[in-house]
Amino acid sequence: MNTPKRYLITAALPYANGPVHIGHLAGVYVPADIYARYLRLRGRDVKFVCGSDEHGVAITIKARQEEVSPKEVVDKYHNMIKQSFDQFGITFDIYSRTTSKVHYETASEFFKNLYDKGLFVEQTTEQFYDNEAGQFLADRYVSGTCPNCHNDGAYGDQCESCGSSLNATDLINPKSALTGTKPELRETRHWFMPLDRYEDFLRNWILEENKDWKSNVYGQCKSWLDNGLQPRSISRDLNWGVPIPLPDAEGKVLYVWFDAPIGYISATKELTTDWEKYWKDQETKLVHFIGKDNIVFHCVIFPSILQADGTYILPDNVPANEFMNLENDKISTSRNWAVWLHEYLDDFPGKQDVLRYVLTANMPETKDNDFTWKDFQDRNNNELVGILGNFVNRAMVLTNKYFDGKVPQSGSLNEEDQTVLADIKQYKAAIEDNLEHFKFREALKEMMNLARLGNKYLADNEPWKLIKHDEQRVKTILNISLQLTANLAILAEPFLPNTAVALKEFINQPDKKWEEAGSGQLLETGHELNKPSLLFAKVEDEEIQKQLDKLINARQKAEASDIEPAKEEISFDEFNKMDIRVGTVLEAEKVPKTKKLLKLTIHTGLDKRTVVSGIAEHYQPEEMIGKQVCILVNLAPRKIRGIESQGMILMAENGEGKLVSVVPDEKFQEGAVVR
RNA sequence: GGCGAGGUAGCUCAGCUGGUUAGAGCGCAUGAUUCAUAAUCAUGAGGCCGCGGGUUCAAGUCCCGCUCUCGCUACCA
Repeated sequence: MNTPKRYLITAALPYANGPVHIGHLAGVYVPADIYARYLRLRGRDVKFVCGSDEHGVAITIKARQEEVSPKEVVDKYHNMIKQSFDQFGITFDIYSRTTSKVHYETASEFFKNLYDKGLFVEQTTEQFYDNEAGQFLADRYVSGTCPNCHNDGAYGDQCESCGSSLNATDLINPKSALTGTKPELRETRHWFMPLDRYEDFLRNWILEENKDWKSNVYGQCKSWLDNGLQPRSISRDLNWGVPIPLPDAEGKVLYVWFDAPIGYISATKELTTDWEKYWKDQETKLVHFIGKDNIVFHCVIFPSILQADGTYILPDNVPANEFMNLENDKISTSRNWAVWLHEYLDDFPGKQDVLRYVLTANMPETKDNDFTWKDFQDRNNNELVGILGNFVNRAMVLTNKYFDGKVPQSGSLNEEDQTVLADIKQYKAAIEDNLEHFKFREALKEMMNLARLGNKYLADNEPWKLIKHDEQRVKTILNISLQLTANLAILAEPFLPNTAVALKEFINQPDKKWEEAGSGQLLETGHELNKPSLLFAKVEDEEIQKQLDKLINARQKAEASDIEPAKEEISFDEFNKMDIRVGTVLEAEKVPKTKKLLKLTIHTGLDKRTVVSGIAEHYQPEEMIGKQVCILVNLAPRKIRGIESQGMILMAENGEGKLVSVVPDEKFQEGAVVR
């Protein structure tokens, strides 16, 4: 493979509705930063761009909840994220945002350009518009009378009474679910990206030309392509986002997935007037670092957009990672099960490298991985302190003790000395090879092997014994140990940048290039070293316990506040409309070809009837048989998977979506009324 | 259910186009050692390579079926 002339590295834009956590770091930002630092050290031309993704419905909802403007929401998180990345040492050349002026211009131009070339499919439909709320209504937000069965409570997408699927415009007496007012019909236009037209191109480009992509990425793409691509809408009726740059398109913005990836381009534009070299020259290598949830956008959709434009290059690789779990449980923002970067930085000041190390060593490169605080402690104490910190300290302390902190002169080299020096070269080559292929875990391991080698070398040669009768030999041993340390100062930098700075300070040698590593002559004889301090401190049990307690507390708090808000008050009459009875399950079986559905036959006291219920993930069919339940018997029947469901079983649901049946306290007569 | 990715030592993972006694780090056991933050070094124990078939002189590695985990997707009055 030829060395590319220049690199453009992108890291997924964090969504500005919350702070960044270790899952984001392990999946995207740490590997991207290691890669970027490594390439810079090698003197390559690199631009590393990122920024906040600040549009989309989720942000408008969050803003409404917190009773602030969307702009205030994104300002808050953008600044927070930017600052924590900065403190953590992620070396973006620019961290921009999709609300920047340049981005608005870039994204509009991009749209306009494709629009002018006639590459979008335009569709005008009539949709209901709520004047009071000032927005278009999705079908399910409209209710009215069903044109088929004249049931009053039909929704815009479906009538639950007769089961027929509807368009909102079919309803008689439509009402807005938001305000209860009568919506008016307005024409609305939307633009679609006809992805199906790019299938051949994508098939060839990914499946033929990029067989070397990671298997998880390649497989996902193949899956999408084999299932056939559909046109995707790139516009939305919303007032928060990049406006569609066309006349009569008020209230329409670019849909986030069109908007966000273009943010990479905008950020590059803001960074340099030379931006076109990085986006349009075939000799640039473009690499997207993302998490697995983003594969389709970066491998299928964005490349189609770039291809449609025709002047842009395509990504050379998309090394998506899987997910990081936390203490055997999925990281979850809503359940507050996460280690937040800004909190880590507060709790462990000066320990950026420790987190970088642990996240790299456990990076979810091939499958989901688990972060535990115990592992964090073990890796810090055993590997960073015990192996790396310890070796450096030994070499430095011995030199200070015997040779007054000056690099001693090496004598003739024996076989072992030569092997060690040759190994340094080999490890360097292995680190490079692994980094070039996005194998960060392995690369880190090779770097640590260098320190292991040093410890072994010292243990085998025992300079503290030799000093009594063979000073010349000790000089050689320590010279080599120090050369090894100097190599570590260079080779550790992509992974542990702060440690590398400290090491360079110890050996009093600030500026060495990556290419110089592998040499046994980095330090000249007589070169004066500085006094070392400890590179890493032990992490005590109490600190770990504190973090574990913090996690549990945070989750409990989140769960407590996660309780659904109270619904509107209703009258007794309204309540009384519901006919809930005690029933007994007679038969239960799984609905074939579904994951969640059970078909139940229930004795209600009034009759025996069939109910289809989405509980199969919580109850086995056999444990339902004979069980008593509460059943809403006067609910309009509805066909589910071809089976008519005549009622609904009452279930309690918690914040995690777990279901528990609501049953009478003791065995009770079927048909008994619940009220 | 469909599709994708995984299932290899107690834990986290390597094992490329099939080839001698299946590897690494951590953990564990034993020993050595004291320059070093009781750190380090050596040795060792520990694996029906998810299960069952098949192809082959030869399979963790290829093919078929099954099973479990994760993700996307459909179903969730």
